[in-house]
Amino acid sequence: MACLQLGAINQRRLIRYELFNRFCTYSPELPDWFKFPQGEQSCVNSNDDFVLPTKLEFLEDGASNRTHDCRTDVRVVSHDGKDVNLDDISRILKSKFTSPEAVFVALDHCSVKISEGLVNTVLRRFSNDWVPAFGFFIWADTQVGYKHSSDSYDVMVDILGKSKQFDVMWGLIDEMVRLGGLVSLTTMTKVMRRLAGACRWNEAIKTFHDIEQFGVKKDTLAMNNLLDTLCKERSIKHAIHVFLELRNEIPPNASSFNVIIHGWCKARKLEEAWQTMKEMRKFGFNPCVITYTSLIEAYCMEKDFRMVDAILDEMHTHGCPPNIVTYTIIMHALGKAKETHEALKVFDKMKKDGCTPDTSFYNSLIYIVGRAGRLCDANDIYEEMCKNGISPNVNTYNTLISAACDHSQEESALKLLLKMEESSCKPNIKTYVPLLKLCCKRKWTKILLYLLAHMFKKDISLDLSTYTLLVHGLCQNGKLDQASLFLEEMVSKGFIPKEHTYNIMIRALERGNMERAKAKVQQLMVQAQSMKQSSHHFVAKHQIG
DNA sequence: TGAAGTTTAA
Repeated sequence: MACLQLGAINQRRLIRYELFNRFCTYSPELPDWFKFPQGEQSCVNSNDDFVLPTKLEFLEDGASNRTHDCRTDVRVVSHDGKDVNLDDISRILKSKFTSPEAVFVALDHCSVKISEGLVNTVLRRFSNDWVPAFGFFIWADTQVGYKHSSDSYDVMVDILGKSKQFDVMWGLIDEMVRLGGLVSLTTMTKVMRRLAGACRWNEAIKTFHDIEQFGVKKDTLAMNNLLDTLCKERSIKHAIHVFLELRNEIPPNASSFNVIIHGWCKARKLEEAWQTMKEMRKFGFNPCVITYTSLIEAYCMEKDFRMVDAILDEMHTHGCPPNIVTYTIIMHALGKAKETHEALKVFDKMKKDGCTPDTSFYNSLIYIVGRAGRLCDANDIYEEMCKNGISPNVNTYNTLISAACDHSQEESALKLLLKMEESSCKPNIKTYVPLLKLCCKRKWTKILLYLLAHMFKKDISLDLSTYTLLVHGLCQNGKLDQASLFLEEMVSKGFIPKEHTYNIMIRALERGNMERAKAKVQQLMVQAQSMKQSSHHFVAKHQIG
């Protein structure tokens, strides 16, 4: 059976190889400032991650070592000094598995020294790909001398919840309870958040009511987590219901009220927000900066800046001065409302209050200025914050990159990615989104593929919206082969393409009279629907521990 | 990600 599997993998490998070659030959408009490696060798010796990957990097698809040649062997040595085992395992996990069980089988012959760091990195890399993640997770636990930490369990629970594999997730939780000492409030909060995120609000609430069964205290903190989840996942209604119901059983604190007020504000129900604030006082809690700031944010959304000023006055008279968060919100809202000048005046007002800017404030400032097309100013602000000892973070770079992309400064956008590496700032998925969009728009296939490989190296896993972006973008530019490849890949990871995505793909294929490809896509959609149901019985069969 | 703010749309 193992042989059969390998045969299939090699065949896929071949198909991929052909496609990749075709992509490479027709990407005409590659900008000449972008340095490409001259031969395959040039990417081997470099400490610079910023070279195009070899062809083989994209072909690495299977568990087989038989096709290894000297070039693949070089890849096993990682540039960033990470455990070599990590790359080996990743390569195996990248094959398309239909169940965690198959992953388990594929890993069976490996003998690798497992560590918590390795586990967590693999989970991060495959955090949007629950089948390999879970197969690996179970396999790792069976390795001699290794037991998962409670943190790793929590990460796994979160991955399953994110991919809506709730049956599997509950199976894992049961296992954690059985093993003892593994379930914490963090675990159960993740469960509640993921349930609420999938619009299963009642199940989230039920989880809270049953929380003591899992050995977690049913206290104010746990309640606040539930309330916050319900508000953030857009159901203030459920939050209020729970709040009123639980009030006598569990004493609320000031945070409970702030969570609810914030919920009302986000839902733009200002009357109710003020009402809750009154009740907060009745309960003996004074509104604080957070309370007022939530309200200010709501008025900013309404662009009611006079009301914003009124609240600011009220804050001062109540001896509760605004802080950097408050000012950031106001400045950002003014900037978004195209009142750039007013926005910049906030800076002065802030200084008068003795409030010093922090990273988020500068990020916001960069965003506003960048949006107005003042990229040089954006750069100056970046320099200024560095000089003032406020260190830029991922969001700073993401904002700068996004602004550069929006204004067709692709060279500086890619250079910023380099700068991030230099300052060892770890990119996240949002770093790449504007760059990927740009590549689609400009038909830069090589750079696109390069970026995707780069993302993988940085343990960033593609999510539904990124796949959607790629399919849309590539269809728009007639790169239908690649678009369908990504569609296939997303389905294989258990994502169900949106109807809109499907329509775009089909229409594009029809325009190109590509009947065969169209049939393939239609079949893929059927497969996507049926994948939803499968693979649910794994945990029951495979006991961990 | 999580008691408030910063990257997000034709």
